[in-house]
Amino acid sequence: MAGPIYNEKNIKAPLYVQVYGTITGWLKEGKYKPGDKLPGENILAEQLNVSRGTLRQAMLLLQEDGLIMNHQGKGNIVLSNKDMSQSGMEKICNPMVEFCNEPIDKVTLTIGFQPPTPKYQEVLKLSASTVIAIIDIVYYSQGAAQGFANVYIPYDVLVKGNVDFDDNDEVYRYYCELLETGGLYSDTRLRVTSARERTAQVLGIKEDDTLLIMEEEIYTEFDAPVLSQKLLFRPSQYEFALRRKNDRM
Amino acid sequence: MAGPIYNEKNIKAPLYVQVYGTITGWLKEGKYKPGDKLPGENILAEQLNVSRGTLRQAMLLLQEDGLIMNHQGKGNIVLSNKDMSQSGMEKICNPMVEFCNEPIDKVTLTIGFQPPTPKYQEVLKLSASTVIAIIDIVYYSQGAAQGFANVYIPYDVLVKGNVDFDDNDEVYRYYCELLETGGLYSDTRLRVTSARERTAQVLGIKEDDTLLIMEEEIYTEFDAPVLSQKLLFRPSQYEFALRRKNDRM
DNA sequence: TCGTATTTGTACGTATGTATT
DNA sequence: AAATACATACGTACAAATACG
Repeated sequence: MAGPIYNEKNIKAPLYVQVYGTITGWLKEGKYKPGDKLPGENILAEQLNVSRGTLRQAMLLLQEDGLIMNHQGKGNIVLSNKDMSQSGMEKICNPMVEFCNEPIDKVTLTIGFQPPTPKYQEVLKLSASTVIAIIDIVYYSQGAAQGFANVYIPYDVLVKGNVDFDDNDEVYRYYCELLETGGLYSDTRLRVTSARERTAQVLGIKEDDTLLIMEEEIYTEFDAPVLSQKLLFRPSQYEFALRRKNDRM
Repeated sequence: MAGPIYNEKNIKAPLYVQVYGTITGWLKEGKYKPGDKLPGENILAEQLNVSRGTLRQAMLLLQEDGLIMNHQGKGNIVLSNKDMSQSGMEKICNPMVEFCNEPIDKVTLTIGFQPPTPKYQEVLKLSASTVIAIIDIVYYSQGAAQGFANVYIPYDVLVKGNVDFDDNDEVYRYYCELLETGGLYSDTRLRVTSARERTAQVLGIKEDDTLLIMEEEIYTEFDAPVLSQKLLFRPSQYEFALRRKNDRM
């Protein structure tokens, strides 16, 4: 290998991650093309000066990325040299921005603080004495509102981010940062609904026009609630991509 | 451990899968409750008479299931004793059946064979000389049509299943079996559309009423196309659940 | 605050089993 | 039948993060 690879924090990454990086590099360069068989694990391990166990850890990562496929007795087959890190709905992202047919060029925020309603006491596991921030976000493209978000974040979470509540840009940045944090998972529901008065007004559509609504709660890996949100989409502007998967036999 | 665990094919499962089974058993019994710390890996490995490496392979499976959470220096913490194998949209399933608010109690099929249109030659990677089966499925609940599916399956795939094309029940069973096969993945799009004449008629709704449409192609892990389908849902009857996830830091 | 013990993470080596060619 | 290649399993050692006195 060329030398130790350092991650974004300038800390040396584990050896097997470095190996993973080397091999993904090969695939991107086209050293091995889709359908090709990689050299055997013993050979690869020797070439890269690592033990076979370490190499296999790297292979695991490649498999998770869908870049290679392996079968006992056959070998490790290259599936794709594309960058498979496409973001579909199965990953947490901001669907308002990610799946809009038109690029979102403006967002507006209004922030308020309230004690949680009983419903949010329940879903955010809070007591009535705490406070939650209610952030309304409108997403515009070329002057037209494309979607509307209703975000509920517990006060503690907002404090942890060290956010200046008066700076809307900063709050929005923190919200986006939250969605990109590693180790989160969500429970999400998606359905069709019709616009009520206020929403219709904000989005500039007729009352009772159909809308797509996504409701979700986002948690950390420790099951601690991070936020709860309702997203309303103008259906004509949105198409949701998704990769579904059946893993084990 | 109680003894070797055999899988559904009566073949002895690998040791680390057996260990995984033992520990999930403990969690279900409540031997360790959410928030508890599991004994250290060295201790567990000794108790279960396996090497620490093997135990760690089992721990990996537990982590993937979201049952435990581990942190260097802390230990392995139990997150949940629930059965986390809930099926959301992130897994391949039959959304028509899975996400309908009313139980589906009847399906009707019509099957036809055609050479593929240029579009399906492209997505199913077929030549014009082959044949695809076009299966239309209508899903009913209490006499009312709730959804409509348009499934395209290459002839070879259908032949591999050894299916009698004249037996609609058998074809439907094979279709469901396909969706449950391990190792598959899909590229799926979900959006809102409006009913055209024929669909409106089948579903008993007005023309131009809004519908949810899901279009997807399903592939094997080898990137071989298995089927392509369009699913049309009566939006009032459907709510889609989904678990989104951000894995690595 | 500091050092020490505990606990998981990484890495190596070796041996054997099992599926494919 | 033999060779090849991945899968499983064991053992050892040290590194790094955390917890605790």
